[in-house]
Amino acid sequence: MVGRKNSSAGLGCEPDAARAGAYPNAGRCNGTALRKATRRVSQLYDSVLAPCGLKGTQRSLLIHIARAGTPTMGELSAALVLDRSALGHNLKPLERDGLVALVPDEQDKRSRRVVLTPLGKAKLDASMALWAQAQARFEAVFGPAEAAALRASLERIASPEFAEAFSGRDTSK
Amino acid sequence: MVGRKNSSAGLGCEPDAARAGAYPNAGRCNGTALRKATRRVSQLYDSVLAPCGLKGTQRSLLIHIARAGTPTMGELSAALVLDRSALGHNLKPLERDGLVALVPDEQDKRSRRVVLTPLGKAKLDASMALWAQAQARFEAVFGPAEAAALRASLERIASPEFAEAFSGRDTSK
DNA sequence: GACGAATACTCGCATATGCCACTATTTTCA
DNA sequence: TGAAAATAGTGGCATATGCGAGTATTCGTC
Repeated sequence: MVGRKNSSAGLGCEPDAARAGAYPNAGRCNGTALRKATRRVSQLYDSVLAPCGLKGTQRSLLIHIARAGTPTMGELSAALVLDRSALGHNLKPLERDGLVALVPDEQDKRSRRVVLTPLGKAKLDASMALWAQAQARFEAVFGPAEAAALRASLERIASPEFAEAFSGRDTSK
Repeated sequence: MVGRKNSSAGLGCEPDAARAGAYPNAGRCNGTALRKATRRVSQLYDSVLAPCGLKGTQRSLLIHIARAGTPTMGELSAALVLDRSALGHNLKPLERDGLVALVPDEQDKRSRRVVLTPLGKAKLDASMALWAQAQARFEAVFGPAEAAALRASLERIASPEFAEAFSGRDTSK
């Protein structure tokens, strides 16, 4: 806790050591550690990306679409580890701004496919140098080998295999 | 991309290899890797925590408050790497539900301090076993040594020092 | 061929997050 | 001592995310 000034001053009833001792594992939460680091990196990358008008999250969507061709929403949500209705929500401003279009799948009337528009592609191309700058700064501070190792860990955690193992499901289906 | 069926079929104009080749670094984005892993872990932990009625993000807030005594909102936002107005928003449902209270700082009329209520403490205590279960599952799948190493990396990335180094600011102030 | 199960999405509701303008207060400086 | 700068928070607006109910469609089984 930065700049401790507080807190035994008539409010918290217990001394600091007793409170800290009551929650010994508080600093060990993997979910909390991931969220904090993600907020930090999102804030830093977004400040570098700001001139191109895309947030990191939006750029990530566009890149996945660009690489996949015309993925279905289901494919895209699985690839991004996003709830499908969350993906639907996240695509709306991009569709409104003309960066993507949603078209019905030819074979399956339930499905929609996501298409990057020429404007979306131009916007994505315009973001490349800024993204590369953010990425270079990260790797300069953190180390390129360490950054690659981190991404390997994160990819493993994000994988469907990890989710199945965590939930104790039989993975041999 | 799971289950590739798509996408050269009259929609995407370019062959797969050309598109993938156009964005060679797409899979290397540190921000994207962090967000994907964080979504996965949040989803998994939240499903374990669901019975206690707290989400992982709310539990994280309560734990920080519990450990700190009665931190100011500024202290809490810095500790959690959260924008201060975001923290304000995130505290509202917790205040509404009676888990925390906000009280004016005695010395600084601008500041408010966050207090865990007895109900909040009870809720937090009730979440302990579920959290420990989620945490044990993560470490069983990922490995305890690997999990500790990951948290160390994430803590470094979340640190103010990392942010200063990334932004190229002089850290010797 | 019909029906039930499964799938793909949308919508509504809610939380999570961040930026900016604003107000109130404190701190710093001349 | 007063004014300007800095700080602490709020409110509004927006994006980011997830759950559950609902509709439409497809698939599998009998």
